[in-house]
Amino acid sequence: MSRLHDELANFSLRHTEFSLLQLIGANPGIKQSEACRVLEIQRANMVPLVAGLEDRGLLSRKPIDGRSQGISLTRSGRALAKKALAAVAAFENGLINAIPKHLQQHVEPILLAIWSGCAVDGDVGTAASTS
Amino acid sequence: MSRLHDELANFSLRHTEFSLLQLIGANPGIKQSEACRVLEIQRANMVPLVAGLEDRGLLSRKPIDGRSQGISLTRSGRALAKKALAAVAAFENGLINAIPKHLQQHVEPILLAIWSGCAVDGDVGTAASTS
DNA sequence: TATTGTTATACTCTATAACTATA
DNA sequence: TATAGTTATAGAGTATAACAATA
Repeated sequence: MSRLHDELANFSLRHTEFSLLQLIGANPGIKQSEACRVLEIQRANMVPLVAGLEDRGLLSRKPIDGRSQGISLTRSGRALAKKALAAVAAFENGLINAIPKHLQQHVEPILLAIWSGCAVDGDVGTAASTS
Repeated sequence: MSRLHDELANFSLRHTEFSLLQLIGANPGIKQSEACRVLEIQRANMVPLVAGLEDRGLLSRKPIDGRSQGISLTRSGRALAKKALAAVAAFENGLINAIPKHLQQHVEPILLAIWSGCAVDGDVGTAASTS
């Protein structure tokens, strides 16, 4: 987590901001409240998060109805989200490559087994595709 | 991490406090500054940590020389450290048991490979036995 | 001069309560 | 009445700077 934090710092992103950008990128127009539920972030904490990314020109808000607002990535938001995702993917590949070849195939099944064991109560799912 | 946090909350311990208790238990009389280096905690942040555990009667301090103090677990500190460790071990066993039997043997080699890949720069080691 | 413990301080993350306005 | 967004606030976790006492 510490090294991932450093990777994201290269893009001036905290890990929560990264997650939010990826979620919005995969779900343009998503409501703040939906993003809160998916990422398990309190509504109150989403406000400065979205405001910060908006101030940086990475996302924009458009009213859906009188109380809801849909958030989408701007052009530069999409560009940053793409670059950051590539960096995170490279980081993860580095981790995988540190594992002996014959064990690499077992990583995903093991992680999925632990994950499903953990998700007994809350259950979040893959979080990327919220229709 | 979230579930482990909840496990430790049953003993009114934060995960940093748990780690410190285990470290002291394995290294009675360790200096605060040594504990800081092993656990990678700032000296300034160790002060309220140790004070809190001392106020709860879990550890005691004895002067080594004019400026250093050795910290050790009290009787109740050892008892709590033991119970908390058992709970954490049980928690970890639960995670392992969620993994299909034929994959369980690969978990430790995979984790060690990732760990040694991560420890390229800082390197902390097992942190339990600091001679 | 370097180390140990300490104080003060600040920033981030997270959590709760309460408010406004809308559905 | 429930929901969406907001504000204020409080508690942890963590970081730096500075200080006194000691090695």
